[in-house]
Amino acid sequence: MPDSEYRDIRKLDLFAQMADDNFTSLMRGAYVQNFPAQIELVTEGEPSDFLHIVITGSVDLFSAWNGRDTSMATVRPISTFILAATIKDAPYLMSARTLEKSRIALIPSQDVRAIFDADSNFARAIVTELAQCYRSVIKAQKDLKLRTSLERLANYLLRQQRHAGGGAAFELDFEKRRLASVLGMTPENLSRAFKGLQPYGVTVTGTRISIDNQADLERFAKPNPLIDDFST
Amino acid sequence: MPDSEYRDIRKLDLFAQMADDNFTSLMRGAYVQNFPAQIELVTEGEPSDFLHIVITGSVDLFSAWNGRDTSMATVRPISTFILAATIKDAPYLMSARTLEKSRIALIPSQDVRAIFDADSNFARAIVTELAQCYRSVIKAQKDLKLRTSLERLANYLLRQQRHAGGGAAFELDFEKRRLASVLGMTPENLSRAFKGLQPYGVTVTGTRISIDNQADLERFAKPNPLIDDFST
DNA sequence: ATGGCGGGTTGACATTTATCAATTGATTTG
DNA sequence: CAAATCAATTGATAAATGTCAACCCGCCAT
Repeated sequence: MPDSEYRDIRKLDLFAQMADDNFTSLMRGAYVQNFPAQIELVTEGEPSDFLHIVITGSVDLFSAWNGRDTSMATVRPISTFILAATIKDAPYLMSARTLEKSRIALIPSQDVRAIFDADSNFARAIVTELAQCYRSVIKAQKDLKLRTSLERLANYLLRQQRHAGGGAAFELDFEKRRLASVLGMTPENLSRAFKGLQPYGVTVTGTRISIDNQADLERFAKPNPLIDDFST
Repeated sequence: MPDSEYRDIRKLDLFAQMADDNFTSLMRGAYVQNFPAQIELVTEGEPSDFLHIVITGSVDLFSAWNGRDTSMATVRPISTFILAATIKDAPYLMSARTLEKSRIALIPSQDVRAIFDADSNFARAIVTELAQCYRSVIKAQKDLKLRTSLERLANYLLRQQRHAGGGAAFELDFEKRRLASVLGMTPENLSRAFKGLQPYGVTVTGTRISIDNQADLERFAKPNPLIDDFST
C-alpha cells in the first residue's frame, strides 16, 4: 500500500486515535485491490470476512428480495462499509458493487475484532461510527415513512445542493435510475417527480439541477435536521 | 430500586460483563420511575440526557414530520432505548411514549459515556448492542423498500407467530392502528390487507390471528432471514 | 458513418394506497 | 342502564405509484 493511502486511512475517524502499533498490525493483514466498475464485491447472506474501505471510486450497497432490488446507500471515499457485520461476525445484510473503477482496502474482520479488544481508542471510534450509521438509517427510514416521493426528491435536492456548496445550480452525483432506487421509486416516477417540482422552480438538464426559487422549494420540502442533516 | 430489578438490569447483555463497581456507580446515578400510559417520555430534537431502560410495560418510539407521524419501533422489557443518541451526545431522533403503565429506569447519559471509557467490557457490549440495532433498522428498511404492504403484513404475522411459540393461533401484541403505523400503512389499509390474506388461510378475530395454511402463507410471504430474522 | 444499445422520457393504463364519511361493535363512564 | 367514546371496519372515491410499451437521444463500436 502506498504511503499516501496509508496516511489517508490513518486519518479516518475510525483509525485516527488508535495506537500506532495496533494500526500497523491492522494494516499488515490488510490488502488493497483495484476493481473495475460493476463488480460485486460482497453478496448479502455471505459471512463477513472483511471490513472494506473505499479509497477511490464509489460503491453501491443494495439488497434484493423476490426478484426486486433496491439501492440502500452509496459509499464514497474515504469511508468504510459493513462495519456492523464485521463486529457481530454475522452475515452481510446488503450486497455491494463498484459503481466505477474503485480502489478498495480489505481488512480481515477477525483482525478488527481482535484490535477492538486491545485498543480502547479504537473501540470508542467504532462505537461512534456505529452510532452514526444507526442514526443515518433511522433518518432514512423517517424519510421513507413520513414523506411522499415528491417530498423525498425535493429534500434530496436540497441536501445535494448543500453538499455541492450551496449554489443554485449543481450536478446530481449519480445516475437517475439509481437515484430513483435510493429514493424508493421507479425511474418513470422520478422523471415525473422532477416535472412535479417545476412549479417550485426546479429545472433539470441532464444531470444538472438548477434551483431557481430556493424559498419556494424549501417551503414545499420542509427540510428538517432530524431527517436531513447527516452530521448530527 | 428493588434488588430484583437491580439484578434484572444487571443481567442485560449491555451490563452483564462489566465490572461490579462500574455497574454500581452507573446505578447510583440512575433513578427509576413509574409512568402512566400515554406519557411522552422523550421528544425528538431534545438533547439526550438519559439512557432509558424499560423494566415493565412498553414504550412506543415514533417520529413526526409535517403533521404526519409514524411508529418506528416498540420497546419491551427488559431493554434499553436511545443508546445511539446517548453515545453520540446528539439530539433524540425519535420521540418515546408509554403504551401502558410502565416502569422505566433512567441513567444519565454522561455517566454512560464516562463508564464506557473506563470499562472495556461495557464498551464491547455497547458496540454489540449498537451493531444489533443498526442491523435491525437495515432489515426494517429492506422490508419497507422491497415489499408491498400485503407482503409486509404476511411476514409480520409469520414473525409474530414464531415469537409467540409457533402455534397456528396467536395474539397480536398491539393495537391494529399502531401495527398499521409500524408497517407503514393506514389502519383502513391494514383492515383490507387482513382480508387480502384470507385466501392464504389467515383468519382474524379481534386480536387473535389464526394461520390455517402455513405452507400457503409462507409461499406468499417468502420470509427471508436477512429481513425477518431478528437474532442475526 | 451508422447501427445498436442503454438510459431517460412519455403516454396510457392498472394497481396500490390514502382519504373521507359513515357505520359497527366493544368498552368505558356517568 | 344508557350515553359517550374510540377502535375497527366498510364503501366510495381520489391520489399516488407502478407497469408496459413506445420513443428519443447520446454514445459507443463495428
